[in-house]
Amino acid sequence: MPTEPTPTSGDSDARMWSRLTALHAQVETRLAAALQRRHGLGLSEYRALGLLAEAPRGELRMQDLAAGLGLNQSSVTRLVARLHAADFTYRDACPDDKRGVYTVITDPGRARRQEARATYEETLGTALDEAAAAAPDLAPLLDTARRSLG
Amino acid sequence: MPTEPTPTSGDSDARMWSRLTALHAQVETRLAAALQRRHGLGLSEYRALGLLAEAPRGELRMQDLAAGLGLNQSSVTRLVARLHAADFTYRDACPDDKRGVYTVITDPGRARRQEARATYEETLGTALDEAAAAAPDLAPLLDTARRSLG
DNA sequence: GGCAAGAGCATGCATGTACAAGTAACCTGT
DNA sequence: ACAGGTTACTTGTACATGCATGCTCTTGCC
Repeated sequence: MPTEPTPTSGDSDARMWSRLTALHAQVETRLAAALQRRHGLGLSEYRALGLLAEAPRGELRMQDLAAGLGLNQSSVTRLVARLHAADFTYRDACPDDKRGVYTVITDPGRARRQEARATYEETLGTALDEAAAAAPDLAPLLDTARRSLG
Repeated sequence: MPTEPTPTSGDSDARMWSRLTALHAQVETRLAAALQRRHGLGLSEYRALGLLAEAPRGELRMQDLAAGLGLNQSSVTRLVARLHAADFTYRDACPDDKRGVYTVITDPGRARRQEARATYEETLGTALDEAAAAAPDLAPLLDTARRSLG
């Protein structure tokens, strides 16, 4: 028999993942460009502000930020340094664990996040819609995503 | 009326996209680690080899690689330099356009790609399954993706 | 034919991220 | 109470990528 008479499931998954990755990269690039141009925020910075703004007391520890962002701890150290330099956050010591560091969002931080949020959501919506229009086979996927994850 | 009585669709899209991004990052990280550890290949390098291997005559121009990978043209210059240094590709001049450069995959390149392919597809499959198991609300999404994009 | 505009790729520089090692604080067992 | 191991974060370093620019070649227009 031939080595591979029918496409393997791995092949199928790979093609699927390739499409998903392309979609993801395209949308993320557009989001990053819009946020950077209109608000001077990087994508990770915007998401960090979002996590902080929605956290109780507006504060999170480094590791919680890292987990929420899917980033390395060292990346978060430098990310927080950028936020701090822009006065969007300040660092606060953990009272009961002197190793810990809370990053607390400031009022300017909340304000900037609120401004950027409109851009983010609007850009995301149009990017998704345009992607679906350009590649109609993406439509059912986005539909399912919106219903099951929205 | 209150400012936002019901969640806006932008909000919903944002939550959905956040989940999708987390899934994507998680799976890509696992793929990258597996390819790097077991075959000494980066993710972009693996995908470039895949594009080249499936292209007619096993060759592509820089800009076609860039488009297929979703990367910058300058990134592709350096990516191809890495592939070339590993003898996975060689550079060939474009006969009818002396500005153009073809990147051609070599036999070692094809061989390495074939080896890595098994790792890639296996890792991808298990990563997707585990993600679905860890977060059951991801299951319908993956199901739709596999059916409509596989 | 020659010149300006543009295409295709390379290079300098900046940035964001990961990995590894370092430092300080906490915890556990004895 | 203290020694060794662990946790939380920071810092040094390396690298892949993007943007702006430069160089070579092509194309179109006069």
